[in-house]
Amino acid sequence: MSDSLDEFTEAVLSLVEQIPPGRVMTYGVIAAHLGRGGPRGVGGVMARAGHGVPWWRVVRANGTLPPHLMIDAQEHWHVEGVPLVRGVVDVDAALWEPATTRPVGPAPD
DNA sequence: CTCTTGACGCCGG
DNA sequence: TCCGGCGCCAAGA
Repeated sequence: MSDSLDEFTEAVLSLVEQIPPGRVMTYGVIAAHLGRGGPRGVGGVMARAGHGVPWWRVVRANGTLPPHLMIDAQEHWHVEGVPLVRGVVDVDAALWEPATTRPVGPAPD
């Protein structure tokens, strides 16, 4: 494919695509798992190439998003059944982490 | 190479 | 609760 994307961009988008419906990840958590970039770096990638990924599953640490995105995001959240609190994502409950070396074990969910 | 901006996060007042 | 400041990293001018 158009491998015009940098490794950092690939890592971010790849991780975002792995987020299951009904769950979300924060910029900080994603950056922490990547081990680099930082929350600002992740946000930059999303704004630049986050069009082909479930961007609505990526929210701020407070479970909110910019106004213009909140509109569409709320639709997806409602459809996917994301735990909401007062209209915003309940990060404390919806936060999801990528399954690491876990062929079998206590489902964190 | 420097400065500014941004889909961020945390802390203090 | 709202507002400002600082740190963080990446991209554009």
